[in-house]
This record gives sequence, C-alpha cells and structure tokens, in this order.
Amino acid sequence: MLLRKHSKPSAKRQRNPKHTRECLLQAAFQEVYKSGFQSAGLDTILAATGVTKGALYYHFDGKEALGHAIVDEVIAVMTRDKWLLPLLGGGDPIETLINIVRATSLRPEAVRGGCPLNNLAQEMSPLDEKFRKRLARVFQVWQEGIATALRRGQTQGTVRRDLDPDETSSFLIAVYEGYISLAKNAQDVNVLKAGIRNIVGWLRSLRVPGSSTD
Amino acid sequence: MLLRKHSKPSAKRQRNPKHTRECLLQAAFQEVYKSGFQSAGLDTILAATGVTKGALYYHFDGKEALGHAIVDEVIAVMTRDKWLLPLLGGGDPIETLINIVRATSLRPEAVRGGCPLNNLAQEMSPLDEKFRKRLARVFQVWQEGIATALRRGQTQGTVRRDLDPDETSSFLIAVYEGYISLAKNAQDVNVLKAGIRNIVGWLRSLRVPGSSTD
DNA sequence: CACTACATACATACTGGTCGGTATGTTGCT
DNA sequence: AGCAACATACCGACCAGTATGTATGTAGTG
Repeated sequence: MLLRKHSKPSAKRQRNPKHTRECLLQAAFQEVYKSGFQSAGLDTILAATGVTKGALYYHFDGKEALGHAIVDEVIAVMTRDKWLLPLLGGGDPIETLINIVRATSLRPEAVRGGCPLNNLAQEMSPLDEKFRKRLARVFQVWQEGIATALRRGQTQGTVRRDLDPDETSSFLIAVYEGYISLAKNAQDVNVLKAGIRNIVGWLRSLRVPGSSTD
Repeated sequence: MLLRKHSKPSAKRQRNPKHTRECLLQAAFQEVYKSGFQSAGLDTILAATGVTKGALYYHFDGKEALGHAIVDEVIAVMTRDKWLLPLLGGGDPIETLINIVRATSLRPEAVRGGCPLNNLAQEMSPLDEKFRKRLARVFQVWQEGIATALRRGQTQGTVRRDLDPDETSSFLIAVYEGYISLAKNAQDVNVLKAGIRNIVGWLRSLRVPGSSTD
C-alpha cells in the first residue's frame, strides 16, 4: 500500500497530507487488527505505507493518539456502514438484521482476526480509560441503533411487542460478538457459520407470528 | 502474596519447590489477568511473590511456558470446577446451568477484568498457535461438558428434544462470553446483570413446557 | 509577476527505557 | 558430597519517542 497508489495521475505527487494521514490510518488499523494495539509496531506501519516517522508524528501525537483515531475514524465508520445505515431504511428491521448478520465475512483472515471493535475493546479497555470510553461510545451507538430499529418494527407491527428493544439489542450484540470470538479462537469457519445460523434462527423468533416471510 | 504465606508453621521455610511453583503460577495468572499476557511483566510477578528470576527460570522455561502453564493448570481448572463438575451431578442440567450463570461474580474487578479464558484467547490466539490450541482445548471441553449434560437432560425428559445439544451449548457459551465482554468494556455491573437475566430467561425456554419449577 | 518569507509537510539519526533472557554464583536438602 | 533449588548481576534487542534537518507549497509585498 504505497503512498502514490491513489495519487493524482500527474507523475509523482509529493505533498498530500490528507492522503498521507488516511494511508497511515488504514495501515495502522491493519497492523493493530493483526497484532493487537500493544504489539503493533510503528515501524511496521511505516514500512507498509512508505511514510517516515517524522510524517507520522506530524499527523499524530503518538501511538496512543493513532489508536484513538483508529477507533473514531475507522472502526466507528465500519460499524455505521455495516449496521446503522442499513437499519435506517424503512424495511422490516428483523429482515435487515438477518441480512447484516448473514453478510458477515467468512474469509479465513476475517475468521482468524475476529471483530476489530471487540478485539480492541478486550485488549485496551482495562488498560486505558481513554480507549475504553471511545470504544464504549461505539458500542453504545451500535446498541442504540439496533434498539431504535426494533422499536420502529414494533410500531410497524413486525416485531413482537413483548420484548424490550434495548435488552434484545444487547443480546444480539453479545451473541454475535461471542460467536465471532469462539470462531476466532477455534480458527474454524464452521463455528462462525453455525453461529450465524443460530443467530438468524433466534432473530426469526422475534417476529410477530405470521408476519413477513423469509 | 508472599512466599511464606502458607509455608509450614516452622518459622521461615526456605526450600519448597511445589509451593514456589504454585505461587508463581497464581501470581502470573493474576498479572496476566490484569494486564494481558504481552504486557504482563515478569518483574511484576517476581515482586508479587518475592521469588527471584533464577527461581522462575528454574521452574519454567520462559514467559511463554509460564503462559501455557496458566492455561493448563489455572484456567482449565477454573472452568472444570465452575462448569463441568456441577454438571456431572444428576440434577436438571438447565437448573444447574442457571445456577452457574447466576453465580457469575459481580465484583467490580471481575466485571472490569472479564473472563480470563476469553481474554487470553482473544489476545493470543491469532499470535501464537501453541497458545491457541491449548485455549481451544479448554473451550472444547467446556462445550462438550454442557452438551453432554443437555443430552442427559433430554433423555431425562427435562430438556426439549428438538434442540441440538452441541449447538445449544455453543450458543450459551457465545452469549455468556459476549455479555461478559460487553460488561468489561462498559465497566458496568448492570450490563452483566441484565445479561445474566436474559441468559437465564433463554435457558428456561430450553425446558420442556411444564417441567420442573424455578 | 517575481521574489521572498514563513508555515506546512515531511525525512533521518539518535536516544533512553523497558524487559525477557542468561550466565554464573550460592545455599539448602538428602 | 552432590544435586536441586534458588539468588544476583548483567546483557542486548526492541521500540516509542525526539531532536533536528530539509524540502515544498503558498501567501504577501513591491
């Protein structure tokens, strides 16, 4: 992932701060995803991008700030795109959730790597309060997004009225993250596949009996 | 946790290899639980036990071997005592599972710390294959223990026949670990309490309708 | 429009501390 | 005596962070 990858076609562009910053962020995310935050080496990130240490410390105050930016500008965006935006559509939230869960990547490196959000949370939450708060915020937005969609489904008549949207939302996140963790440790895509099947089955049980087909 | 804590009453005992080893293991477990394996410092462990580096390297080949021993001799034992042994009793497995889940520690440091097994698995599985295999073995024994108990419940007539014991067992582990992770990041006992409530509710739904009370 | 001046955007070399590991010495137990 | 069970001192690699130098874009001025 060299710098000049998306640079303007005009030969070798030299200064492009936005692009440099973005490259660093993406490479840092990859390295952190692969090795964990503490084991992530700045030199590895620099080697992957072709950026030098001076540039990195120009754009970020240090490793910690780089980690914070990964949470705010990469992980939060991924969660938004994958979960929140689809749920804002007007369709049946249960169906949307099933589709989202089913869209979970089954690629070996994704199974091996687990969930970037949960990975960072598990590693850093007990060690660094600033990290924890940022990650907790992502979890919160995620949970509220699902809960809001479920509430909408309840007023639309597709979601059972007897269940608490907030608790149901948390339950879904817990099972989902739990299965991803199990599959990551087992390093077995079948664990994840079975998990998705069971989650989908559970999601179906949230519908009012005799609602939309699937 | 000084060495002479449980030493024989006869004043200052000096040589006690079994005891020394056990002290190191426990202190190492605590330190790893607190800081993660990679951030765990040998010096911290030595300071906590009063043991010197020479003794540590006499009993263990190095940090990695110490970590392996933690998995095999501490975490595996904890899982066995908390989950497997109770499930070997002849009672209703659902009731036993409910009791086990309800017995989850709500102490702040337990909420903050999360599940030792899952912590290590999340951190080390992608980095070290030897670690991963040992941890996967613990997960497997855990999962099989629950599944076996569920099967027994099915033949005894207390557990619904229509559900797959293996998949149900994995589902339980996934939700349980998931909620513990969420509570760890949120640093909120109430997240864990709500999780336990919901897990218990789900566990009840596994019984054949009109079975034992609770 | 040319020329300067300054802030931005990098590059390079080095440092200081941490920490796992080791080499070697010493003491207690049988 | 001799091996097991430690104790002490030290090493060297790794790595985040920094000090300092350099080049590029750009705004302001006559």
